[in-house]
Amino acid sequence: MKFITWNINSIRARTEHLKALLSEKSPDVLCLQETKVRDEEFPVEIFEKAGYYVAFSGQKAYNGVAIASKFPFKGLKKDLFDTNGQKRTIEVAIENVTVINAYFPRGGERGSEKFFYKLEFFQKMKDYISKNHSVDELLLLCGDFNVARFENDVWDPELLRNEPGFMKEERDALERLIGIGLSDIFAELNPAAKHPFTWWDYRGGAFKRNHGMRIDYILSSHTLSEYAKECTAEREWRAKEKPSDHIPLVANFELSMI
DNA sequence: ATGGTGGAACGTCCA
Repeated sequence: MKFITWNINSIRARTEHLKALLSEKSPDVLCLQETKVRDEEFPVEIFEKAGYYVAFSGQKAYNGVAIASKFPFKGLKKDLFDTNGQKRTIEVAIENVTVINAYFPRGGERGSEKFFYKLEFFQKMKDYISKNHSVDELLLLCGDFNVARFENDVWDPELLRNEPGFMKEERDALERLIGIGLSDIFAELNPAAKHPFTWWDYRGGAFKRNHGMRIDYILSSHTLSEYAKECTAEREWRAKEKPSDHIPLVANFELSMI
């Protein structure tokens, strides 16, 4: 099973990139974040033409998540827990695999309302999974977590120590979530990768300077991570014309769905 | 503390 997660930063602004990703990479499952489109305007036809089923939960201008799959969904849930009306979570079952796709809040400076909203979101996700699932199931939690895990996951740990995305409180929240029995597939399979970033700010020539962060993850339950063979961050997608500020993260599992 | 760029939607928020 080939699995991709990508913060597309507007599905309508990235239509051509999306089509190219589907045809070139041909993932079995694709999770998207920041689709930024209402459900009634979601471009279902792109997926149908490419041979995918698709489920989505969006809103006007901000947030929005979607999951596309070559296999039909056996279950579908939106808004897994209270997020003040923001469309940030969606879950499907594909055969015997549960896929949770989430767009975690970016947060804000320490002590701000957004900072606490972000920390609460991590706690709620952890509680939701503990209550509704088990890490003994085949479970994938993926998306844009807006937190870098290790020092090697940011371009300048000292400079960013008190910035959103690398504060101790945020990293602790991510670690607690992973600690329920999930495995950070990219880190597990690429222990020697130097600065394996998944996001670069549009501002200040950040990509050219390689001022990035690893904030997108594919987390799998221990039962599923046994099958993980390969995980790659597709950096060239940030160098394209009109790119998203995030790149696709690809994971291959030696597991056939049918 | 501010500014840098991009998307949505058309003034200003969000990232």
